[in-house]
Amino acid sequence: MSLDIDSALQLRRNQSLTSIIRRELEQMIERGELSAGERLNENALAAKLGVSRGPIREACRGLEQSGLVNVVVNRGVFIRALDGREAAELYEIRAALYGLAGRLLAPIVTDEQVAILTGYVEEMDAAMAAGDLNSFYPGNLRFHEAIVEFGGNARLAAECAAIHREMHLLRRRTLDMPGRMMTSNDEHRAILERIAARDPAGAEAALEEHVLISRNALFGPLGHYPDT
Amino acid sequence: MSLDIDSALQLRRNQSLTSIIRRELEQMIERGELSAGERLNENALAAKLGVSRGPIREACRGLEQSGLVNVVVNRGVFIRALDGREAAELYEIRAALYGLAGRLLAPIVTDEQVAILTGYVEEMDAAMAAGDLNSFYPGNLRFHEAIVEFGGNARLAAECAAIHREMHLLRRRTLDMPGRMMTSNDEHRAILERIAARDPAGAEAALEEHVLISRNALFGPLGHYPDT
DNA sequence: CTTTTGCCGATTGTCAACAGTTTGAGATTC
DNA sequence: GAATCTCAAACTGTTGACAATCGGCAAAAG
Repeated sequence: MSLDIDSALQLRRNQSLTSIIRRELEQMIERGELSAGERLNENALAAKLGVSRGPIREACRGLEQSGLVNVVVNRGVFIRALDGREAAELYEIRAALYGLAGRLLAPIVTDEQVAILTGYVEEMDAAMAAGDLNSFYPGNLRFHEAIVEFGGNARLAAECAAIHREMHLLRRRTLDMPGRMMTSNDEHRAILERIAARDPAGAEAALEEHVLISRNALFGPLGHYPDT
Repeated sequence: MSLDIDSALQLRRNQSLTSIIRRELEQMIERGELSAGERLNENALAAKLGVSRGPIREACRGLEQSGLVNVVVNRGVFIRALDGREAAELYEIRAALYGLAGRLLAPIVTDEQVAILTGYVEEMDAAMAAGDLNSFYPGNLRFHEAIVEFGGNARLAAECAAIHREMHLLRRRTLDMPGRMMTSNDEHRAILERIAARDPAGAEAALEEHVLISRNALFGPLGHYPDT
C-alpha cells in the first residue's frame, strides 16, 4: 500500500506532462503510428491527450533536438523522414559505437554476463527454428542492448538507444529483414564467441561487421551513400 | 538596403524566439557565463531577454535533450555538471567518432583539403612559437572540425559538434592544457600525415590516440573512470 | 536547546487567449 | 479555360495569468 503511494509519488516526482507526452510521442513513432513526413497538429494532439498546447510544444522541442521531428517555423512539426543517405550515415556511426562497446566489454565481461548473452542467442535460435520473426526481434534488441550496457559506458548506451530510436524513422520498416534472420544469428554467435574469449579487437571487428552487413542488406553492398 | 530587409526576413523565417534563445544559452555556456550547477531562473531570463517564459521553457527542453542542462521537476533547470566519469565516457565516445571520421576521410581526401589541413597545423605552429594559447585554440578547433566535415558524413560532424559543446560543461575548463600544446601539434602532424598518405587505418588510429591522450592528460593515464 | 510545525515569498507547471502566418478555395480577370 | 487575386479558416508563435509546489524562517512544542 505505502509502496504504491511511494512509487506513485516517485513517478510524479520526475514526470511533468511534457516528459510524459514526449515519451508517448516517441512510442507512437516507434510503433509506427506516426509515419515519416506526417505533420503533428498541436491542437488535435492537445485535445486528444487532454492537455493544453504548452506541454505539447515543449515535448516537440525535445523531439526536435533528438532528431525525431523537423520543425518548420510557422508551419509546424513534421515526423522526420530519413533518406537513404542519412540512414547510411547513421549506420556508419552505429557501427563505430557498437564496435567501441564490444571493445570495452571484452576485457571486463563476467561469466554471468556471457551466460546472459548466450541465453539471448539461444532465444533467437528458438525463434528462428519456429520461423517466428516477432519473437526474434526482441531477443535481437536485448542482445545488443546488453552488450552496450555491460560495456560500462552509460553514455554510450544512451547514445546507442537514441540512434536505435531514430532508425525507426526509416521508411522501409524492416530493420532486420526476414531473410537475414539466420545469417544474423550466426553473426551474433561470432560476436559472443569473441567477447567470451576476452578479445577486444575481435569483438570490435565482429560488431562493426555485423552492423555494416545489416546496412548493406538494406541498401545493397555497393552504394556508399544511396540517394533515396 | 533591400539586402538588409531580405536577410532580416530570412533570419526571421527559420528562427523562432525559441531557437534564438537556445543558441544564446548554448553560447553563454560555451563562454562560461553560465557555470556548471548554476540554476536558470525563468523569470529573470525572460525579463533580461525581453520575452515571455514560454519560449524560454521551450529552449530549455531542447537543451535538456542535448544534455547541456538537467531539469528537475518543480525546481528548475540546472546547468549540467560533468563529473569525471561522465567526461571520461564522453572522451571514449569522441575518440571512436573521430577515429571513424579519419577512416572515412583518408580514402577520399583531396589535395586541396590536405592543403587546408596543413594550413591549420602551420597556424598552430605559429601560435605555439609565439606561446599564444588564445590563437592556438581556434586553429585546433578548425582542424578537428575540418576532418569530420571533409569525411562526408554530415551526421557524424553534427554529433562531434554536440559532444564538443558538451565538453564545455567540464569543471576543469582547460580543454587542452597549455603544457600539451606542443605535443598536441606533433600528434596533429601525425594525423595529417596518415590522412595525406590515404591510410584509413593509420588515420583512425592516430585520431583515436590523439583524443585518448587528451583525456589522459586531464585525468591521468591510469584511472579508467575517475570518480570526480 | 533541539526539533517540529505552520506559514510566506519565490518559482515552476499549466492553461486560455491574442497576434501573426500559411493555406486552400472561390471569385475575378485576361 | 488558365492564371491571378482575395479572403477567410486553420494553425502556429507568443503572451500574461492562475494554480501547484518548493525552500526557508519563525514560532511553538518537547
